[in-house]
Amino acid sequence: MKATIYDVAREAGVSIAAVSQVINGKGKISEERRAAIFSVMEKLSYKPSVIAAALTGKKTFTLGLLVPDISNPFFAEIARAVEDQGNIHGYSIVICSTDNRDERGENYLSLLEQKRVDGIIIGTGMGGKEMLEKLLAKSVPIAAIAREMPGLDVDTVVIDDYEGGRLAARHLIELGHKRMAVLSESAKIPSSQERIRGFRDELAEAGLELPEASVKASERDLVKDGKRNAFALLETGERPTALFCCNDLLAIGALQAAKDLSLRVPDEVSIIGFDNTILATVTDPALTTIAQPTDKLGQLAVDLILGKHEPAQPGTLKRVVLQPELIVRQSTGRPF
Amino acid sequence: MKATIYDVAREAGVSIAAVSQVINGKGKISEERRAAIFSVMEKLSYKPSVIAAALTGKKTFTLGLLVPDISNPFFAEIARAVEDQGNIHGYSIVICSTDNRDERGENYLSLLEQKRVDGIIIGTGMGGKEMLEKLLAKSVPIAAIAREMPGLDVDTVVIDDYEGGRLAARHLIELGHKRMAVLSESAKIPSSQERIRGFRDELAEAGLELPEASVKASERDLVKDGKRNAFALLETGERPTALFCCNDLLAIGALQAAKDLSLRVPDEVSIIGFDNTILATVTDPALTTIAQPTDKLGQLAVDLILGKHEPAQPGTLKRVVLQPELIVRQSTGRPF
DNA sequence: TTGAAAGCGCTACCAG
DNA sequence: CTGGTAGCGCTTTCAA
Repeated sequence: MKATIYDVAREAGVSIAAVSQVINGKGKISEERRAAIFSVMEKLSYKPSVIAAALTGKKTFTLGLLVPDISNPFFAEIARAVEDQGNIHGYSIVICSTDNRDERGENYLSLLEQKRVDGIIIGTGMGGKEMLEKLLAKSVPIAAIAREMPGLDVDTVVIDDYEGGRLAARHLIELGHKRMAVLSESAKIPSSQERIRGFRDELAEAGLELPEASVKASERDLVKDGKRNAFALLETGERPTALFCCNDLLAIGALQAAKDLSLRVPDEVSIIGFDNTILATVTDPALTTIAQPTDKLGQLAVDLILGKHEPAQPGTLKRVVLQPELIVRQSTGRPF
Repeated sequence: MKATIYDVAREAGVSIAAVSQVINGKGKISEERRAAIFSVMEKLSYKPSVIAAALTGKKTFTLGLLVPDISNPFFAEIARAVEDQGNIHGYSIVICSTDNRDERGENYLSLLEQKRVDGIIIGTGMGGKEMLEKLLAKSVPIAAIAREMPGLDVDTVVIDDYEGGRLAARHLIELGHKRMAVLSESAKIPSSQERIRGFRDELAEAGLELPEASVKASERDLVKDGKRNAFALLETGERPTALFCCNDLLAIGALQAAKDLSLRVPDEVSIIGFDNTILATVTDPALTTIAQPTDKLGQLAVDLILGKHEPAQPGTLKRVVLQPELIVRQSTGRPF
């Protein structure tokens, strides 16, 4: 049904070796032969099998991408960036949503290994590192994106979360806020911790404090949990005048809580998010947020995996830290 | 570096055929041998190569998914559903964002063919059908999801767009609206046309009319174009009291336009979207919208491709139409 | 039950 | 330049 290299060879009256040469543009083939073979390939609409080529030691031209959930806009955007950059180099992307569950992650890793992907980009927490270490040992290229993989020797491209936290704090301080609180993701996530640390440090420099009780973590359904936590924070007598949310989903929850409490945003409470997903542009008021350059993140991750990054010094530049950016919209303002 | 079937065979003192039997649970192998082989596989942490297996005629356990843009929340949700259902059957999903560009679609199709995917799910418009027909001829299973592929003999799972349009109209009519307008996607998209047709028919039954001039199509950046078009519609003297938007992105544009014009939603203008993406829950006011059951769509598409659908009558039930559902939130209300 | 052997489609080495 | 050939890792007869 499908044409193989043999069909082409037969039809062109040459050996399969010749055809292979033509396909890969290697070896020496006379121009006429090459042209003849080309036209036969065309005629048979022959497409070399990536599978067969891969078996002989060549690449599979497939990359795996692990994220918590592809339906989360932030990761969808990352995926798009990874896809585009991969595509440039002829790679396809296999998506793997882990829901942050270790077993799902392990499963996918194992599957990807069996499929001999040329590299794996990880943007999700991985509980058990053994599997990863095994893969590394088998020299499957692995890169972390938008997530640190502490204790693992993998290429990494992240943003400066600490600085992101500081940016948020600085913006709020400049607006004149004194009493602030934080909505964070699961405390286990390193990037959340860093963001909070940055936020807190910046506050400290301004002589402000961020009590532990003012930091609330959400685990599962970020919008809903965020809303609940924001509610708790905003109900207190000495309510904060500004909320720093470790991602846009949480900020949306906060927005909803404020609304339920009939608190005007930003007049009565300022809210700042993180990630700058499409969601931030869609809320009302639109969210002030800290932007992650998703395109760049995706690009670099792919380049690192593909070893295209060509470090300035031929050392092992394995870590890229991008700078976050403050995007001011309408959800932040001067305190009441 | 990586264990092969030969390693296992040698280590276990059996032939590779025996190992293969064990892997596939076929043939007759004595219990002890089987157990022995299993333990060796374990010890060597041996994983059969999907690539090699595929070459011998077995499946690749990979499915391609074509969508306009994975970073569009609606398609991200579809992707997640497809991924989950595929996963259940051991399949991985390769994402392909076409941006609705025919050449990109063709490219991906060609790539997927070379990779011998076991099926392709298409959720995007495809200009040139030749490539698809070729694939079909080569008996690559293809299914359309959330999109009709007119003139092509492919399995299809869609929602009843016409009914979706009627639902929207009925809701608005029941609220008492008389003068309505529509924001649609590119007129070339069949599902948009159907939605409008349904909307218009329902209006007609209520003795209401929808003039052509009240239907505005947006092509590229849906939020922005939608905003612009909504602006134009709402500025007119006899402005409509309700806007039916063919997807949530457009509805968001409409919301923004209303805001810019200082029109209160839903008091002064009602807005209804389509798709029920996460975006609809996040706007303020939250969007009344027509829900597509993305989970079911994804599930069914995968099942169709995998031939797991087992039709009631062993005929060729190749077309599944799901029902849309009206989700009432806060963006619709009685006219002023 | 078990294993030898013939491919699957393609690459790469090597002799002509 | 060109083609024969030995694999790549696995499945599947077919004999033994």
